[in-house]
Amino acid sequence: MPKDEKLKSEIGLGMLIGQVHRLSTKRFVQNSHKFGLDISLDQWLVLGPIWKNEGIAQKDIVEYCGKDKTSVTKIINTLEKKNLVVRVADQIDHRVKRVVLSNKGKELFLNALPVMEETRDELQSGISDKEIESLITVLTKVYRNLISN
Amino acid sequence: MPKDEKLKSEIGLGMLIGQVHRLSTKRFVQNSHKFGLDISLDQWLVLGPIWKNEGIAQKDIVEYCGKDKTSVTKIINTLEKKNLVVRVADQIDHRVKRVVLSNKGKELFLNALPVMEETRDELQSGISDKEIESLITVLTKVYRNLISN
DNA sequence: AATAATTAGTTGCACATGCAACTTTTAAAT
DNA sequence: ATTTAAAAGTTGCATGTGCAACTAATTATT
Repeated sequence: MPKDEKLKSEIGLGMLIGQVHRLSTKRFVQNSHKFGLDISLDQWLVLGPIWKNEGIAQKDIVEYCGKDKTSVTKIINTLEKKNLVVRVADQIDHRVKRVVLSNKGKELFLNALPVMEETRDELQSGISDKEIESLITVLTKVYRNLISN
Repeated sequence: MPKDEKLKSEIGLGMLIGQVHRLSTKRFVQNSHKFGLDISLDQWLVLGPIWKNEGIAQKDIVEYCGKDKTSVTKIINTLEKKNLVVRVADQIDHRVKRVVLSNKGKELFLNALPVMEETRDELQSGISDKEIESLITVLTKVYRNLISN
């Protein structure tokens, strides 16, 4: 009956990763509401590179956050609808669009930092730094297996 | 420039999990195509409990695979559209619907087993059993942090 | 027995993802 | 210089997810 027993017994790595992924994105949104904000984890992940690199091209956002370019297009659409960012056409290369944070976007990004921290703390609660480090190490190996076609 | 450097340097656990999740579901579908099949990882995950427990109620599928009940409803819709399963109303409790595999569904499930194996092998390639075990151990701890509200 | 509370499942909405096909613009090939 | 190829983004379609609100059926209350 306890939910995690079944999982532990017969479930593979893939399913475990899926669970953790879904639950953590969900938790992030819930925490953002607790802070009076309304932002998804994926929106946050796209906002990050724009914060760090004002006027970054979309293709570089794709590089940084590892998402598909169509996903990035659509997330930026959402961010633009929320008036958090603006797309600016590059004056030299007319193919590229540069993305800039609005004041509202900057404000939201800063306000969301504690959301990120709290979510991370909740995920890692009761788990030693060493364990987290080993988790990241092995997960990175899995990641490498997946990107090398 | 190599895609995983940026990731490794500045990216948190949450993003890494997201990457691995997305890439592995993608890989599963690609592998299913290589075997001449057309099934997603999530469809597979819902098919599993139905295979193991013929006539399982949807609420029990929810228990087994850890997905939201609305997600399960919609995945079963897809499976039914593909003629892989059938919903049968319970004769005693008229609220519950029991799900049964069709012959086509059984066949697909069996044919998809090698897809699962190949995908798992690709994920774990070059990673020791001990590392995988520790990965699962720590990830399970994270999972527990997330389900205990 | 009649009302209230639960439970199983569905639906609509908003968001995220991947794929294929597409436009526009730039770079390469010959 | 003209054609070809490649790059940056977008769009449409199908799938998956979460939330809130909903229906229908069962169980608890009183």
